Amino acid sequence: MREFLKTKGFKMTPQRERIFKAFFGLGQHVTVDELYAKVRESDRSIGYATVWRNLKLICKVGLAEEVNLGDGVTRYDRITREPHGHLFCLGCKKLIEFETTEMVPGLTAVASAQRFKPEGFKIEITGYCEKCQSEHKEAETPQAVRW
Amino acid sequence: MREFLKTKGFKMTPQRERIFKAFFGLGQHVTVDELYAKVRESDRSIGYATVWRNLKLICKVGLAEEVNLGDGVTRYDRITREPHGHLFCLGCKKLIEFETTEMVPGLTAVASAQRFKPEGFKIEITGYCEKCQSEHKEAETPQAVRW
DNA sequence: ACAACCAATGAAAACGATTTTCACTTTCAA
DNA sequence: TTGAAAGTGAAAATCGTTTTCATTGGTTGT
Ligand SMILES: [Mn+2]
Ligand SMILES: [Mn+2]
Ligand SMILES: [Zn+2]
Ligand SMILES: [Zn+2]
Repeated sequence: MREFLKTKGFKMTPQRERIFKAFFGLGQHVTVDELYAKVRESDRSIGYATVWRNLKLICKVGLAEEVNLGDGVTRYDRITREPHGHLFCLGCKKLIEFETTEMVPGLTAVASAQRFKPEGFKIEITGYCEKCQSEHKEAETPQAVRW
Repeated sequence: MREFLKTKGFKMTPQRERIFKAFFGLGQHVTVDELYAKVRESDRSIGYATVWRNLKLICKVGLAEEVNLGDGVTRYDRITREPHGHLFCLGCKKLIEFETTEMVPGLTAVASAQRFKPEGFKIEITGYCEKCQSEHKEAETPQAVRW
């Protein structure tokens, strides 16, 4: 880990080590607040900005990526061997992952058809998980209107 | 328009009419600031909050939806007859749309396999458009490392 | 071991888009 | 016409994110 960072041009510090370990110890889709809370369990002196900066660093060195679900909070997701999409529950905010390996070639084709150089693909399904469906009132499907 | 809103339980006002007209007059992917600026061209007295609230209303009645690309600004996109995805240029922030009709059945299947009730699908490709590719320095592809 | 350089840290402040508050006005159904 | 409810505008509040700045400490070369 120290070696890896060195090759990328970054230093190792005690705080950084704690933060990295805690990040990979937590599951997927970690928020700054969650990681900050976790790290503080073992070291009360680590600052929020340091956690934030190291989360950014983890992304910069290619070990994670930001996930934005539109709920105003950025999550940090470990990069997985296979690309995946997310089912995002609007009720409880739970995230379920699903494989998207077979969709990528199609998307790559779309991109190249536009001379677009893709850096990342995002496939998300928002809705309600099984648990939250009962509590969710059905909004009537609106028809497209024009005036 | 007035009738449509009435059936939804909302009132019509001069400001609302201007805002709705301006929204549908602008293209796709409108930001609050853009719409605010547009509306102010014809009426300097309309407030920012009113524009914002009406954009939310347009979504609530099912005529548009929020689009979050992770650049910190919410865009409002008219709902189209066919579902579509976005190519989002990280350089110039340009958005290119593409048809996703044929991907939806697959995603629906994924959702139902998880007993998940889908409300919306989001398919995005981030990267660099043709114009921005030259200016963009290539970041070396990082290999997944574990420690 | 020491020095020097510069990245990293922590607290606090700044930022900026979004959302709410509040006093006042307007719409619309009865 | 009139009252209740919804809508408006300015301003302030929110809140996650990002930056600033003084200080600490890791790394490298001597
Ligand atoms: Mn994930
Ligand atoms: Mn669109
Ligand atoms: Zn749920
Ligand atoms: Zn571009």
